[in-house]
Amino acid sequence: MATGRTHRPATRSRGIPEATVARLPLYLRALTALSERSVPTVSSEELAAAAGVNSAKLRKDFSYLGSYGTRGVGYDVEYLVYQISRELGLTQDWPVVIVGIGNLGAALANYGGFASRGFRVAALIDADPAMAGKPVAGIAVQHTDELEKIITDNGVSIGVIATPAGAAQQVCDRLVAAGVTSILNFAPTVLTVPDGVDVRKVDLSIELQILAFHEQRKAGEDAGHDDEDSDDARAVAAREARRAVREVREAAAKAAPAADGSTGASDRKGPDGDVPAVMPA
Amino acid sequence: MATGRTHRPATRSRGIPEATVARLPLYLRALTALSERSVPTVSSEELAAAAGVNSAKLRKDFSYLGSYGTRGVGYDVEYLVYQISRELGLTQDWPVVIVGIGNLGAALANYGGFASRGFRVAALIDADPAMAGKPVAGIAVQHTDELEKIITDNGVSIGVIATPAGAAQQVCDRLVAAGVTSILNFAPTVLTVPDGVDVRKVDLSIELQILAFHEQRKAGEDAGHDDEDSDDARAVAAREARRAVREVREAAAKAAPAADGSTGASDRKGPDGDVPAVMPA
DNA sequence: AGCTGTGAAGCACTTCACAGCG
DNA sequence: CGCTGTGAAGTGCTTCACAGCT
Repeated sequence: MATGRTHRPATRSRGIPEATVARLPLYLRALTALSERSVPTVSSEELAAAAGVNSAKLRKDFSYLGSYGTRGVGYDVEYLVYQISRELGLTQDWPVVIVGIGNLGAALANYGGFASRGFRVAALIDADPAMAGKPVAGIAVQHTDELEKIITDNGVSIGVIATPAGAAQQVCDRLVAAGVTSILNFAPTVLTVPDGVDVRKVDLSIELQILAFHEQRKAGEDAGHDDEDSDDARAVAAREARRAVREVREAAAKAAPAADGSTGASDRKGPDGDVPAVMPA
Repeated sequence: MATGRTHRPATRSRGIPEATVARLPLYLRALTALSERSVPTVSSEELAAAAGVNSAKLRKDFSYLGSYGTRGVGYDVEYLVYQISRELGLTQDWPVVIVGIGNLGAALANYGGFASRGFRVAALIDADPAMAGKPVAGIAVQHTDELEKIITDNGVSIGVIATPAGAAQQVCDRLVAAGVTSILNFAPTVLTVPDGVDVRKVDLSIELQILAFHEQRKAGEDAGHDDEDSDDARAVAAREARRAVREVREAAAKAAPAADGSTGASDRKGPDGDVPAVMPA
């Protein structure tokens, strides 16, 4: 999930399961909230509820960090906050740069959650010369030319890419060449990085598409076919459809002479592609 | 992963593995790019490379949809685009509302990827009366009072929450009551929803924290201890540390009389909490 | 008596490797 | 002969259920 390609082949990275790491920030947030309300201890049950997971999972997760609870009582909130922060590496502060100060980049720069957990926005970088010097979230935007110098001078190892898709790989390459080893990518592209560099991707439209899938399925349940096992029904239907499908396809192949770019729509309207040409059912 | 709590207990939702569904949008994007370059067919190997996965996984994923390839040749790009779009429910268009038009909400409204794949921004909603009527991304912002009416009139079933954390649950409840059954949540809170409602969460600071964890680990590898199995070493260390840890903790418990809110920092600086109070090592 | 910590069982996804079709 | 489609093996995560502290 992390590295764009050739992700470390299960080498030395044992220790804490990736799935657990992904939940630690969740626990941390819940614990911080409890801490602010001066709650001294929590049971796995309570904390799990606050974090939106089940308690067995939470206890298992914590067991990878060590035995930080007290049997018969629960977990000391303050202490656990510290332990998780330390495990996540949030007791040091990480300078990050944000590249691409469009709508999204600005939103990120203004996002309180960054500053609040060991992250410090070291610089905002944009390719547009007109942006240079403008303050966003109280920080003056710098031009891309300065990228390498900024990385080096500030010892930045984490970069956030919020550029259009077309610029992302190039920015990524420059970040990596300058010494960045972790990248959070908001551009809708697959980034290729050398071994040892981590990439995490956040993709707004993908999340929506996944929701649409489930939404569609819900609608289908209420409407058409009644209660039969949609399990096998689905598989069978798919298999049965192959023949028919192949026929349709051949017909379509003859009818549609392979789209060329001449629809005149491939301008520059956004980071994403256009509406896919859809074939007739 | 989806529902905030009590996620459907493996009822009727068999058919396509969730992991596969999550990758379909990725394939779709890669295919769309190929389609725009008028590439007629791809092999699983090529497409997998473009999508950043391995080819066996891709073929397995496609096998859940049916047999849409041609042995010895590969997949017909246009045809596959259509099939995946259909499977994801993108051949119909989904009206969505975005609630909370701050920096992030505006960024989302302007995001090209929404409109480009079957999603249509039906309305932008904000609680600030001063925002009402202002155009963002060409759409006039409406006040929260109108929420229920907007949902109903437009037949909206997908909602995006980009409000501060404090308002999220309340907004969520109203959306659900009005008929929304899928929610994309950008606020850093765990949302509780009734059964049958899907929630997906995108959390910027969590992604960064996960990166920080790996980053820290990289640094640790180069520096301190040499090549020994950090696998067992870690477990042993953790276990050994328990005694010591417990002592420290008791000492700390006596020293620090449980934090109250009096650090004067819990103002209203962002949607997230503040820096967690950290105990001495 | 209560709640944590954890082996063991169960489940889901990934990867392998090859039969089978075009 | 090449590439898909897929059983079977492998891996990692989740859930169960209870032993063991406090």
